[in-house]
Amino acid sequence: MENSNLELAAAISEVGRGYDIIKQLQGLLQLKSRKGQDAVQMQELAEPLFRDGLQALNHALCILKSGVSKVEIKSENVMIESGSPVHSSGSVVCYESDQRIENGRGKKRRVGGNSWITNTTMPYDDGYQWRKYGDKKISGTNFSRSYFRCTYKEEQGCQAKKLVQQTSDKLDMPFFQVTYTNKHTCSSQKTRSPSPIPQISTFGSIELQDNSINEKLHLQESIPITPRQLNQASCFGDLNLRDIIRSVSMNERNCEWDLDSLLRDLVDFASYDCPL
DNA sequence: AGCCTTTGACCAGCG
DNA sequence: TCGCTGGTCAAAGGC
Repeated sequence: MENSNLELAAAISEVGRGYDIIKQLQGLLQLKSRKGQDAVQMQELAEPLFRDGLQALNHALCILKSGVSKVEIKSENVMIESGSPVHSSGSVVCYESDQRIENGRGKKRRVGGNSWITNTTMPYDDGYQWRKYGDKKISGTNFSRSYFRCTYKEEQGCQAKKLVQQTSDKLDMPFFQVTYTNKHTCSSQKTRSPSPIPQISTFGSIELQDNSINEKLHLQESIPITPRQLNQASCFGDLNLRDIIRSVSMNERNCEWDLDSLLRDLVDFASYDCPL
């Protein structure tokens, strides 16, 4: 009972943080419309806010649906088992120690350190710089698995790793499972240069860039959908909060973003009674 | 020149 | 113990 109260307090705190960040974004966008800030400047300012806001809301969902107060589970030698997550927040699945992940042939994989999994329509920009160190065709699947480690592993000893596995090739919405292992201990967040060509780890910034880049990367415009639809989908593990922002930023780019309706939709999203 | 991805080889865990 | 598989290493080449 005491734990529930603590978890609720933690969730409220995270939602409050998300609210504050959205208000900052609102101010930023109003500034943009008044002063005509250019897209690159806008992107640089908005990206960290988007990221922090998503993180706060993801944490809150994780807490509310599971009772676990942190997305990251502290443990050594985490084992992950498909189908038995401790909980799911729609976009984030958290695992405790002694869990395993199973491949298509029944083999179980041990993952060292703190691990958590997100499902996404693209291996989005998480604000960190990654270096790809491997790529493996996984038996029983049609897709290869890509292995990334933090760019600052040598310099700063950061042990963070990321594993990207495409799980669906639906033309309108390819789907990826992203497994993170170990927390970042480096200070790499948002230190990349504002290159117009996104790297593999920077898909999340594509929305504000030109269409030709999207075409080169075979990325597709997401269909604008309401937060209610998104939350329903999120509850069934089909979409995540980042997709909301993606959808929102698409509309914003097309000059269709109405701040009042966005805030109304976010309130609607937050109050929707998830069937799970 | 430096950093990146690609890719084949190697190693360790698991059945 | 052995074979299969996933995870990592490191050389090579590209940008």
